[in-house]
Amino acid sequence: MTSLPVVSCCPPLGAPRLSDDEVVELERVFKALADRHRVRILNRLLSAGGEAVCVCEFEDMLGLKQSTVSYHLKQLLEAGIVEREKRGSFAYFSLAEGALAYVRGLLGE
Amino acid sequence: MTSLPVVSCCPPLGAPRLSDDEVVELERVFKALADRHRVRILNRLLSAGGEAVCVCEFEDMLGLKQSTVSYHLKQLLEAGIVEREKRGSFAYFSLAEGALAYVRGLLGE
DNA sequence: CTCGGGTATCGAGAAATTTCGATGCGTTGC
DNA sequence: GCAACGCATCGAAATTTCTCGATACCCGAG
Repeated sequence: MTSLPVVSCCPPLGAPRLSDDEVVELERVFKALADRHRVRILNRLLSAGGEAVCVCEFEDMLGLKQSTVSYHLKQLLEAGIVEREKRGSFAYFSLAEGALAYVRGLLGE
Repeated sequence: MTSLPVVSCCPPLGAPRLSDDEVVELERVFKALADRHRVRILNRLLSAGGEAVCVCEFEDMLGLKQSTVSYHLKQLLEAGIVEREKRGSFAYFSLAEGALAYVRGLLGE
């Protein structure tokens, strides 16, 4: 899967008329947010204030199996909303710089 | 289906810790946006500058059957993003006041 | 190098979403 | 009244997403 230039600007929803590519890009980003477990993950990352959070913590928090947590993190990763960092054999995740601001930008103003 | 208090404030993604209800509400709103046809509908409504748009126009624009268009409009309606208005036997849709600002509010700041 | 723990990926089943045709409902016009 | 039109709703089929167990991968410890 292609990694997204998250902070690159902006096919905003309010543009005169969106191209097919822009529509698909918007769909992609919103799809990544459209799941309760992923919303919880983002909430956790936001309240971490930019600190990276270990995968094992999400596993406890969500009550899902490890492979399922990995699946959700991949969704967020491929949407460019989240970044992965390895520390030893552990994986830590954090919000991508400006990712949420980017999404806000998509929604107009 | 319950109609949503769209403009009522705000279980923001960045809140210390979201309740179950807040998580589900966020999921609901993002799910409503997470489809290319619905993105196009919103784009059309936004470029209409607050004017209501007839259902028949979406039918042409999306290249979908009438019942499918109706389905997508219902998704947006139930998420509180869009409003319906009858004019004779026609149905017109427009953006709900402040709906997109509300979604932006969910995303932090 | 080998072992063990933490993650990622794969394949398959379960669940949710999307699509359409058929049908029903309400309004317009005859 | 009746016929035609626009839209909503109702199944049912097709597609997509989510979930899990099994397995592969990678890294640090010994």
